[in-house]
Amino acid sequence: MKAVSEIRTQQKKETRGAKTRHEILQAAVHIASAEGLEGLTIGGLADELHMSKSGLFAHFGSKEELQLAIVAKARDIFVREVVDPAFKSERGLVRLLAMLDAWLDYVGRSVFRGGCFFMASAIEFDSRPGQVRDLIAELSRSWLDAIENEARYAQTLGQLDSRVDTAQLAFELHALGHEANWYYNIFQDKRAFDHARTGILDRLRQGATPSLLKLLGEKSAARKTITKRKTKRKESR
Amino acid sequence: MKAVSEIRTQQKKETRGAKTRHEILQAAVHIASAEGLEGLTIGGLADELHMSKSGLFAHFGSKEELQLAIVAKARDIFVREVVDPAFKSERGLVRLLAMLDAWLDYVGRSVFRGGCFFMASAIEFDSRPGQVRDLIAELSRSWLDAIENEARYAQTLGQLDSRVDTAQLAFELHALGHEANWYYNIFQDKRAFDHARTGILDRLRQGATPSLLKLLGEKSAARKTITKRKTKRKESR
DNA sequence: CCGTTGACAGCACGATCGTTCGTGTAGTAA
DNA sequence: TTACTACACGAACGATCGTGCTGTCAACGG
Repeated sequence: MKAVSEIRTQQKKETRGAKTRHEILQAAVHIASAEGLEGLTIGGLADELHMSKSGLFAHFGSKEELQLAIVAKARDIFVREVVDPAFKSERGLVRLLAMLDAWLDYVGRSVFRGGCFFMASAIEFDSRPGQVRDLIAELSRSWLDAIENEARYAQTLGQLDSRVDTAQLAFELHALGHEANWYYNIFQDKRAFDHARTGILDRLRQGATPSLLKLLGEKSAARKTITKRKTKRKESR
Repeated sequence: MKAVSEIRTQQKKETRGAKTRHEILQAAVHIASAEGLEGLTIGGLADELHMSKSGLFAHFGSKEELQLAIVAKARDIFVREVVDPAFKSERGLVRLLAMLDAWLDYVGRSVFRGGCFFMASAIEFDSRPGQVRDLIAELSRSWLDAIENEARYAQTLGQLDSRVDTAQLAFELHALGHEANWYYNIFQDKRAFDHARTGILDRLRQGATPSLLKLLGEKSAARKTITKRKTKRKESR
């Protein structure tokens, strides 16, 4: 069991413990997304990683600490998989679309076994006061705000009618993303994403300025390709 | 041949045990909506009802049976609180609006402690195969279909443009309801319902025929009152 | 080369999990 | 009365929960 990697681990200072910790969280985050943060068990997690309960437990001081670490890890993954790619697009409408697209893509690729981690854990903890709930609420708020902010920025660029209520728009776009996650995971039906993408483009077209319409012209051409692709594997998974 | 009296007494006997069973489920359904169907504990439930674990357990034969009974009970409540009231309205656009309104109202009144029972349990069980999951999926499908059916009926009445994709419309309306539930429960913010109602009316206006616009004229007048009322207690709960 | 330290295992704890079983009791049927 | 049934209870099962305490072994600084 004690691997050859002993030599390699000398490279970094805090390696051994931190590496294990990362491995624990990597596994934990996926189990938690499927079984829930409360349903996740320290014993079960230890078994999956071929370690002892106590050895694993020592890395965190309590189950709540473990849960907080898991949520933080999930945020990192979300940032890596959704936020970072989308933020490579130029600001404004283009980035807003990229964000929503990356979000749907992350749900569709099942980056987490149980669908979008934050939707699941938000619902699990919404009537369970404590630090975990607060952290989840904060992160959920951030994502919602990020959507609204980008919509507002698109307004300053003249891509979106300035009379559009961006809070309302963000609510609706976010709703479509959530519904896609819910629909896909309970019905195992990829058409969820077609519906969501259709709805998103529709929402944006409503607040269109000429400048936006030009942008959407390109985008809807791109969308047709996507829709066609999805239609082929309609019943999958 | 069984005598009539025998049947009657049998019914009476059923009534006694059945009454307890109903009381159990009544309490169980609320706990489950907050703690989850898996988080619900037979011992805890028994304590709350001041009965013994074994006495309670005897009414079901396993935890899964209890969970199935809870879901069925939740459906009954949903029908009583949402479906029945809405189905008093005349068919078509009016009933569709009544359904969505009753749904939002049921969420806002916290008929279940943990928000909409079916959204929570769908997400809890979506990666947990078994009878419970199947039942939840079936009931979720029913509600979604009911929305779509009513939209289609509104088309036959000429209230909704016949070119509207009713599956898409149902997806979006359902998404707004779900988002309201999610938003309200994680942020404790009643503005969720304003956003949802605004979105719903907007969605319907998009597919409007002259006949629909006439109907919406009345409805949006009614809505202003609601919105004003809600605004006053914006920060509540 | 020795001593300190950090990462883990082993073991055990009290509590609680779902479940089983034998028993008591109240109410009905004969 | 007697016999039977529906219903609820208490005790106990093995398993597993989260959480401590103690020991061990490898790595590292002096």
